[in-house]
Amino acid sequence: MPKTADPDVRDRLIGLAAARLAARQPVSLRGLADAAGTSTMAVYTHFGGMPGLWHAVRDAAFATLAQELGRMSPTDDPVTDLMATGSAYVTNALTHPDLYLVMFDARGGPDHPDSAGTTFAVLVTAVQRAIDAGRFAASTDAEGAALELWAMTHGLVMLVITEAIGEDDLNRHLPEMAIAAYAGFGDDPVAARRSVIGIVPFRQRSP
Amino acid sequence: MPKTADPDVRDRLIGLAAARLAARQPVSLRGLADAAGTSTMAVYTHFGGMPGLWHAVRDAAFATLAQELGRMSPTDDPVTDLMATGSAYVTNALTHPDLYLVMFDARGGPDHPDSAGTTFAVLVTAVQRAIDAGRFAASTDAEGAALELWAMTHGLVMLVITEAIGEDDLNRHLPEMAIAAYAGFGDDPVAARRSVIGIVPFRQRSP
DNA sequence: CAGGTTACATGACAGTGCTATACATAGCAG
DNA sequence: CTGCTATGTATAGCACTGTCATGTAACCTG
Repeated sequence: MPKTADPDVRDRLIGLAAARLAARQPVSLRGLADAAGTSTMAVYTHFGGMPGLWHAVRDAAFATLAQELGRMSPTDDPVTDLMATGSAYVTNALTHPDLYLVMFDARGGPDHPDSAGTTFAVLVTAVQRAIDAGRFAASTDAEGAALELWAMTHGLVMLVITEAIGEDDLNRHLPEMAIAAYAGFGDDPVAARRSVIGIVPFRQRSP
Repeated sequence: MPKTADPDVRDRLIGLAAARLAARQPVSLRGLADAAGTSTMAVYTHFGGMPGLWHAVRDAAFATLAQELGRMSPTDDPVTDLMATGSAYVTNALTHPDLYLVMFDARGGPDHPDSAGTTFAVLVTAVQRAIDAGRFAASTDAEGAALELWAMTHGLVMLVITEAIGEDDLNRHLPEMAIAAYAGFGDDPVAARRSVIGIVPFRQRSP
C-alpha cells in the first residue's frame, strides 16, 4: 500500500553533502534540500535528521576508502604493500580532509560495525600476509599490529589536518615510524627500511 | 580615558565554558552570558565572538597541560620519565575528552605559536634528556622524535575518544608502540622495555 | 569635576535543526 | 479499473543559535 521512498533522493543528498564538504561550503538542512530539489522533510524520511545524514556520509566515505584500499594490486613484498596501503590511506585523508573529519567525528555516535570495520579488515589482511611471508614474527597479533599502524597514521594525519604539524612533517616521519613499528613486529630493520623506499611522497601536490 | 574591561568576566567565561564542556552540557553564547551574570556582548568585547572564546579555552587548556606535565619530578631514568609524561598526557586527555577535542579542533584557525608550542617543548626537553643520557643515539633529532611520540599518542587518544577503539586497546598498545619507537631512536630494546614497566594503567578508572 | 571613551545591556535579524499539519501520490484490495 | 489507505513530501512555524546596531552607564584622564 505504501508509497516507496526514492533512493535517488537519498543518494543525491549524501553526494551533495560530501560535495559541499569538499568545497568547504556550509552544509545545512535547507541548503541541501534546495540543492537536491526537494524539501527538508526528505532528510527526515531517509535519515531521521541531520545526525543520521552525517552517519550515512561517514558510512559512504568508509566504504569508498575500503574499496580504494582493496583494489591495490599486491607486489611480491607484503611489507611494501603495507606501506603502500598506508600511503593510499594518507592520500585519501589529505585529499578530502573535511570528509576525513566527518568519518572520525566524535559526535557520530556508535556506528554499524561494518562501517569502519571493513576498512580496518583490509589492513589486518595486509598485516597477516606479512606474517605468513615470515617478515613479521609468527607470534604477532595481526589485529593488534594493524591497530598500531592505524593509530600512528591517524595521529599524524589528524595533526596535519588540524594544522598542528605540516604535511612535510608527515612525509618525513611516517616512514621512520613505520620502520620502527615493523622492526618491533620482528621484521629485519634492513628489510623494513628497504620496503619503504619509493613509497613517498604520500601526496603528489597540494589541492 | 576608557572604561577598562573586567578580566574577571573574561576568566569566568572561559571557566564556565570549560565546565559546561566537561559536564557535556551545550555551551551557547546566551547560556554562558547568563551563567556569568553578564550579557552576550561581553563575549564580543573580550573574545570578538564565539570562535575567539573557543580559541581562549584552547589556549588555557594547553597552558594547564604544559604546567601539569612540567611539574613532574624526573627520576634517574629519562626514558621512564618520557613514558610517564606520555601517561600523564593520556590521563589528561581521557579525563577531559571534550576539552581535548577543542584543543585540536580543526575549525580553530591558526593559533598563537606559544599555545601548543610550550606544551610540545616539554616533550622535546624530555627527549633531549634521553639523548644526553646516552639512551637515544646522539644523532637523534629531539624535535623529530618528540613529534613521532606525540603523533602516535595523539592517534591512540583520538581513536579512543571517537570510540573507534577501546580504552583497554590504548593501554595495551601504547607501551608496545613506545618501546618500538624508543628502539628506533637507538635505545636498547631491553632497557626500553624495562623503562615502561609499571607505568600503566594510564588512567585509574572511568569517569 | 568635566569629557570622552569604552564596557556592557537590550533588542532585533538571519540562520539553524526540528516537527505538526496538510497534501499528493503510489500501491494494493475489491 | 476504482477506491482506500499508507506513506513521502511540502509548508509553516517553533525554539534556538551567533552576530551586530543601538543605547546607556561607568570609568579614567586631564
